Amino acid sequence: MAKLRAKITVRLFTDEKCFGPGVAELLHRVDECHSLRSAAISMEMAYSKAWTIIHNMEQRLGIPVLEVKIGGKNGGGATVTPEARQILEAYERYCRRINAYAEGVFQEEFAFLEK
Amino acid sequence: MAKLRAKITVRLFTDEKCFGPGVAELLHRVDECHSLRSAAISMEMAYSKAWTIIHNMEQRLGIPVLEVKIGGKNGGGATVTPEARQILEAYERYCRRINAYAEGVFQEEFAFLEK
DNA sequence: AGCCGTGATATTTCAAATAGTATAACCGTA
DNA sequence: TACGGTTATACTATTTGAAATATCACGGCT
Repeated sequence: MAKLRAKITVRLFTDEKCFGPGVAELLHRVDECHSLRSAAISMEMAYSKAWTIIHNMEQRLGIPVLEVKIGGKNGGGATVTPEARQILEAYERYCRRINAYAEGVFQEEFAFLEK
Repeated sequence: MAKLRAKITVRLFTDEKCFGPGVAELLHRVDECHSLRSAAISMEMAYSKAWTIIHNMEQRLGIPVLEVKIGGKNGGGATVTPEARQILEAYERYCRRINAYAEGVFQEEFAFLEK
């Protein structure tokens, strides 16, 4: 049988989905670019979509995710708030630990495929 | 901040996705109904979609998933092959173990939210 | 022979997600 | 004052995926 592998997706919910791999990467890039627009472009995402994602997250979490400046030097920019960064980092640690654990379990549970 | 919880989705891949929560539930119900059509209906899924899912899984895994009888008593029916059942059960054990582990980790990593 | 409930497919219709476009406000800088 | 690059938001178009529909084959049952 064809070689099998597992992928694990972690999403955070309040009532509705508010955090997943997409947001995580987007926030990462905002950190690097200091701008939501360039972050979106760098991952080939429409700015309007990026903004909506962030907007939803803020609504659903009830915390500010981006600190924003409109106009001025470089036209403005955005940075990740400490509250949001804390969630982002917790999310990433959480994912890493789960994936690390899952790797071994996969070997155990799907060992029979090697026969 | 709003109460947060995590959902974990496990999918199996060869080259393409070939197994996830949807297939798992579908196979479960085939077990109960002894028919792909009634299984699909019981979970409010179109038969055509159910069939496509199974078909893809068979192509991508390279194993028969359903043993099928057309015509005859009750019009025919379908049962899950032993190979597919083995994967189904491994998948479910795998998911259970990951979710069990993840619960504790979630408490640890997101403890700061309780402050 | 005709009906019924099943599986096997292809085709068509519809809905939802995504992408793209447009416009306005903002404010350093030239 | 005009420009450039940003955020904010609404609106439209496109693409994707799911759902519904339409045939056909099969084989016990009546």
